[in-house]
Amino acid sequence: MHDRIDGQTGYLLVKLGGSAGARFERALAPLGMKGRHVRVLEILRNDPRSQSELCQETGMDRTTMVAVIDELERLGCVRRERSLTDRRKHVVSMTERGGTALGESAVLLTQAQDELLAPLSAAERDRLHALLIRLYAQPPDPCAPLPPT
Amino acid sequence: MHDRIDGQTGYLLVKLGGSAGARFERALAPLGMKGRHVRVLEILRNDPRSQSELCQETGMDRTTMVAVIDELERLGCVRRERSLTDRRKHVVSMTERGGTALGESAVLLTQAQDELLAPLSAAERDRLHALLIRLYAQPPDPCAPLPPT
DNA sequence: ACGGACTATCAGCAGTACTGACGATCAGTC
DNA sequence: GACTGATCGTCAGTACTGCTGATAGTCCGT
Repeated sequence: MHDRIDGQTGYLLVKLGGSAGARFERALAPLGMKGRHVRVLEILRNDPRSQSELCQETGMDRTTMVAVIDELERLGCVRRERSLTDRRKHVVSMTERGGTALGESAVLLTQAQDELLAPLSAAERDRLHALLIRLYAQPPDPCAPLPPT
Repeated sequence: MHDRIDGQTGYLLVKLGGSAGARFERALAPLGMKGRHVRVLEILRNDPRSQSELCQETGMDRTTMVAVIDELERLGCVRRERSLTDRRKHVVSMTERGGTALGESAVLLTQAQDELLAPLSAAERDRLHALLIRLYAQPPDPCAPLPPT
């Protein structure tokens, strides 16, 4: 009965993750951003960071990060300046415009999430959240080629 | 508190889906297959299909399907023959070797899934499964550019 | 002052999924 | 039977993605 991969928990996770991801990307489209941009902005919300720090915290590749910062800069959400203390580094800081964009993205994403979770009651959502947290906390196995961010 | 995207249910779903997908792909590597090959084999388990039927049922692109069938044929898991009733079609049918490969893949995938769900008790897994099913049953919104298979 | 390490950047590569075009075949119409 | 339009599988070329490797600039310890 349960030997078909289709319909198994793991498969459902993959499928739902994929469609959820697509949903979020679509939700952000009006801002001209993708998920990674938001994630970077979120990190920058409080303190500026160097690009390599951003890479570490997001798991993104350094070359990808260059492009993401480029785009955020072009949107006026972020400023890139040479560090005064270490002139190798670029200090990336969020602009005011970046802050409002981050706020807008939060609205859009929350809305998309609500659509996604629509079939569940509030209590069920909490239960789901708790279960996912448990899974997420699991130490990922060592040689895992993580999916691109 | 909950306004950070990080740690929200939707985000967790995306992240877990991604790492679960990677896990499954890795699990199938010893067979020289990816998830899509297994999915095709699974459909062929009972009855042969034409390639376009396989496309319909999997959502894969027709050109991608050509490659997948090519690879499955090269592995000896599948046979491609001109249909006698409609000579435009290729009837794709699973070989015996394909059957055993499908069995092996089921073992590997189940194992990977067990690792993935390790942090949860059996009861919790059932609850998670039930919740995911509810979400999965949700009619996907109309203009959804579904993620590649 | 010098060798080694780190930072950001760029060009080029590999993988993926798709678009468009094509030959072969079918079904329906005249 | 010939013609038209549609379908099936295939392939070449395109667009996009994320990464590898190389490079210039900069720092730090000796």
